Amino acid sequence: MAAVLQKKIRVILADDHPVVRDGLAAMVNQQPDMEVVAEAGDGEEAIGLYERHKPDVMVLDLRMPKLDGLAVVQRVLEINPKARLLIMTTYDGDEDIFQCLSHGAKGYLLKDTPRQEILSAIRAVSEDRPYTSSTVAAKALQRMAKPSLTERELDVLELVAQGRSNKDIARRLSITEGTAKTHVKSILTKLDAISRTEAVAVAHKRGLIRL
Amino acid sequence: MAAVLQKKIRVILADDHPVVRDGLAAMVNQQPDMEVVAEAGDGEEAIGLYERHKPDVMVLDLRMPKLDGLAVVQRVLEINPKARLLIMTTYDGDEDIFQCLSHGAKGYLLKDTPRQEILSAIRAVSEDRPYTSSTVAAKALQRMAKPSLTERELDVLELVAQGRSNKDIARRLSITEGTAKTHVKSILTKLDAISRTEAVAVAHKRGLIRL
DNA sequence: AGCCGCCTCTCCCATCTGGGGGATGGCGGC
DNA sequence: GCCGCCATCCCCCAGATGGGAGAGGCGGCT
Repeated sequence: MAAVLQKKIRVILADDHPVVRDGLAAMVNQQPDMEVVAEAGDGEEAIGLYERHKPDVMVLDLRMPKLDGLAVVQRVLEINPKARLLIMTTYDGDEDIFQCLSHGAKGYLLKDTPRQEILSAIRAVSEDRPYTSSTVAAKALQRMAKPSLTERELDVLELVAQGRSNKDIARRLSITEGTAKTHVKSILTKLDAISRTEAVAVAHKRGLIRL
Repeated sequence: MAAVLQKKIRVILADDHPVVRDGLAAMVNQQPDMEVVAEAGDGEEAIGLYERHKPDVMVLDLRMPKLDGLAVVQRVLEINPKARLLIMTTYDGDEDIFQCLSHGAKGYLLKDTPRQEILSAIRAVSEDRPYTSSTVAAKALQRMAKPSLTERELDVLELVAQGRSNKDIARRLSITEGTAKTHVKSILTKLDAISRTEAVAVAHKRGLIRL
């Protein structure tokens, strides 16, 4: 019990739900070895607070107003490549997980994770050790075996998901209907779907698109 | 400051995210006029705890394991038609809102609601006064103007959302492909969509289907 | 009993969609 | 430079989809 002299782990929380921030803050501040130094309600705020406080760990929600969690990961790591970022979200699509981890987030947690595990994750990340549950890690690995969509295909996919016809998609992207069809066909192949509606279902499950 | 003698508002929290429960519990227990008497992590537990504790207010998440929030609303109100239930969720589709309120929930909150408003809502509901933000109320009203889907149409819609073909849907529901098409057509009409994929997009936005 | 909504099935037909090819120019990496 | 990936465009064609209209049976509500 001697060394409370040790520096506490300084944590920033970024989540657009006040309730979640409160819950996390309460949990963290109850621990003798960590403390919350700031809270952000959106992505821009998170970046600003990161620069101001240079915390040991920042816990990030994926879906936030203004700038989403992935964008925050990218920006913060540009500023400080050693930043320790822990994603905490409800979304378990393999694309989200893969993107965050491959862009340098140190951990990825789901919001239904038990208290103790959340705290363990924060401690692990603060020591620069990656933290990922086996389920989440498995998804990231799954994702690696799957073909990626190109930028253009993602543009098309988004419109497909809105229920647009090929003709409509072509008009909006200023390309031929034939070209739109080509993109759609390649999306179907990559997502291993038979119809556009199935493609949307698959894409949604994987976290390729946000509705 | 005299009367702390007044009975506190007894609250049960039901949410499958430990973090959210913690956050709410912390908020509620800090108030002099309310206290958390139990917490549930899924729908079944929520019903059991309701019967055991008969709280003044139960705060319910919509999407929970085993039994979702709407089902809990229905069961609890069968047990005690005067139960005071407050929905607290991230889903703002008009169907969810409409269903919960029309089944007798006293309030509907979104998780990004500020602390103070959450507490006001709990107080309002505890006094049997309905609580609904104007945005949420507006959606419930919007929904009333829209045609409802029949049971069968919802069955079909779910399969459509999974990307099934008419033929496949027919097989799974043991009906003719023609009948499946008829249902799909009527879904398209009711949802004001041109294609099945658009229908899925609309249905998802409205909260008619869960992916 | 009579009416109405729902589920079921049927037929027709224009259009969209998806699968199979193939071809071009551009752009970046090796 | 050459290669590979990407975006763009093109062809053909079978099958799925969506729009329109009708009709019988069944259960609930009046």
